[in-house]
Amino acid sequence: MIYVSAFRKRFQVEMTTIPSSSAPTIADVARQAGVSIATVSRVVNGTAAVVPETAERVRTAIAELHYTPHPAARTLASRRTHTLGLLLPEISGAFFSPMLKGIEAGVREAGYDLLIHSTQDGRHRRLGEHNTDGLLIFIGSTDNDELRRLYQLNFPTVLLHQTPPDGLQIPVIAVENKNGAEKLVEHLITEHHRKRIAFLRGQVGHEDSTWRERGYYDALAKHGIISDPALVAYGGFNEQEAFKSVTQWIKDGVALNAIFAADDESASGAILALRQAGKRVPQDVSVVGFDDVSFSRFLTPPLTTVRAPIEQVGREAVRQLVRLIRDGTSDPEVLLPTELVIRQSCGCQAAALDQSQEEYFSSTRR
Amino acid sequence: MIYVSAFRKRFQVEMTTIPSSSAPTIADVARQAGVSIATVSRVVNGTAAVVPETAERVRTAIAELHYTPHPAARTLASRRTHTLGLLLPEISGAFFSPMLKGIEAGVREAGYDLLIHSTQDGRHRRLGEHNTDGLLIFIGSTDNDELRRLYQLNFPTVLLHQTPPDGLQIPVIAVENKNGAEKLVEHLITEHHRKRIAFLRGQVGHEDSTWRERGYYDALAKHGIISDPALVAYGGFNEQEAFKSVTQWIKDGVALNAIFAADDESASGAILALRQAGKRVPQDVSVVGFDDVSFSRFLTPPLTTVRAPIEQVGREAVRQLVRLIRDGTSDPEVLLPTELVIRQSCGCQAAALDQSQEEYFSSTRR
DNA sequence: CTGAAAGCGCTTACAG
DNA sequence: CTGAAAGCGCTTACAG
Repeated sequence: MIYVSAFRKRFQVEMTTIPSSSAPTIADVARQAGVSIATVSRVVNGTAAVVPETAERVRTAIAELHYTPHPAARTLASRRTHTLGLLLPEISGAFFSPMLKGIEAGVREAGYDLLIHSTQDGRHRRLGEHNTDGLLIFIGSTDNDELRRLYQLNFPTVLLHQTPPDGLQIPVIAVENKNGAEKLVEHLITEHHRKRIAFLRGQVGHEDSTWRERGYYDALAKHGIISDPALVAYGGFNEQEAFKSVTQWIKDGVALNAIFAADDESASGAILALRQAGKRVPQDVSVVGFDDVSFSRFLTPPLTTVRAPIEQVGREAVRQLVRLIRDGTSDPEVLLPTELVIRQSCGCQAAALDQSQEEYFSSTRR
Repeated sequence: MIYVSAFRKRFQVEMTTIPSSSAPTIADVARQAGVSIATVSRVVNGTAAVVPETAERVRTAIAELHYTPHPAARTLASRRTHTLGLLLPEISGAFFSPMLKGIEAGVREAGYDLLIHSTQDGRHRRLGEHNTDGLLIFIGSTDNDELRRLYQLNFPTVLLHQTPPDGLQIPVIAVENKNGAEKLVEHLITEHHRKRIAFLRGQVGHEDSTWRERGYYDALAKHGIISDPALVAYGGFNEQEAFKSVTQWIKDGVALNAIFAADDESASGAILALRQAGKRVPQDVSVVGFDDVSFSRFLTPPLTTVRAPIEQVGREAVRQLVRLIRDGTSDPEVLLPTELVIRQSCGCQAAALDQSQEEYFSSTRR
């Protein structure tokens, strides 16, 4: 039910849609400039040389009539939509928000329009070769059959954070997960002498989670710590699942003195669960995450994590997609670097002002 | 510069774009079903009755050929794009993220596609009558001239958080700002006995800020507190500006024991500035915000604020726009209700677990 | 360098 | 209930 302030809902207007006087077409411009429509098309698109004076007349006519080419007509005639499609499982949230920002900016710079469809139903067909020139696909929004179909069609596609199914050479943009995770866990081991380090997984099959888990095992192995299956549970890349799993560990009396959550959302859930159970973070248990999402520096204590350049992933994905559309080439895989962000949830000391805040405000205080 | 892990950038493939075997058209379907293309069009669109057996033959042909109508051809012939456009000044961030989510969901349910353009240049023309059936416009992304042009064209448009310029009857969806602000400031006065309450404005001309400011004055007046111009400064709806203004107040020795920030972002900046200056929140100074954005419950202390149903604003805007497109009617103004969210930054006591967290996790713990 | 004309894939009066 | 045909507004060989 939608509530409407009674006192403001003063009146209800009928706004009848009168068919607007139709916009000028290429024929109108041609007539006004005294040339053929082919010539108008050529000066609009720069597809062939036109005598300067003629071109000037055309431009004047265009300006006078406020002519804008009709996209659908253009698309139908040229088979190009000038539109890029983005398919993702979820549109809001601290993770997708910056990615969307990077994508939108990249698309705009490249002169395309952006069509967005958010779905978890892999079998949808809302975005594809019929209405876009290329697709950006985030894990979880499209199934392998559709990916295969697009590939066989030779339709320009770029994957985000997801390796293509076997045999399909679709470029992928991701982030240095394993490396970052390894450094983070090593920090826990060498700086804070933690040995009972738990891991909170993301969704099954989510590659970011898989690689982060490998980094976790590698760091343990490197320091001679035997990994304990009891210390690995599901965090689901979300607060509530992480909360549940950590609460369960505590209830089961599992001994642990650190938790590496596969992302910052689950790290937040872990902190909440620990606090709820009367454990101190980081004194009793260190907690670290991954991504360095916007709220991470606000957590109590501020979260030690690994910064993933999410916005850049978006921009780079667009760059590769546009390359694929324009000249059919691309890098098969681009991994963007991650970086350790030490704050206090691992056990490190706070500066007078949290380091990231320091950084954040430095520009305004100089 | 884009960094690429050297060891992973194994090879660079040339993916040549071979023109894909063209998709089946309405003519292919007609041939296969032994009917005219007009009949195919009728069964696809349900625009006229077709004998059941014939319709069945057409449907079979469509299924066999995997036929999908070409959107551009449809648009050109029917003058309808089946696409809604969204214009906003900023695409990421805690505020726009849920709004986008609501809009995307609403658009999908209504069977439209969504074209997004983020810009602060009011004079852009990327989205309009040429490529959409209607526009959702957020304050700051489009100037009054363009609004006027769309209105004169009778082009379906809905405004978000912004009253139309004089004389233009464009529907607007917003939130109960004044009411919410008034209750919030009253809470500071009656529960926490604050009288030196400062206000941190948003951008000039931003109506959310203007209404919140009126609520602030009304609450003061109602309790016989004389408003002091020295207690009103610019917060810019962002952390950094708020940080600067609050720091300046402290430097100037302005006496205050509470700050009402016009949104949660600026509230966060205010808290940081106070802590930086050695003031305790809420013991020395209460801080409250507006919106109840995702990070607000994570602030230290958890932020007392007013919840604005941002996602619902998005859904409702789509609902009105679709109504406008379909039958030319709309409500001139829809105000969604806001609600006080008491946490600890005002001075109220914390429960064992913060109230909103309690709420948040209750479903998983029962 | 320029124009006449075909064609892109649909929808929609119009006639029957 | 169904089909033939015009038309939506462009692009792009083709000819000159």
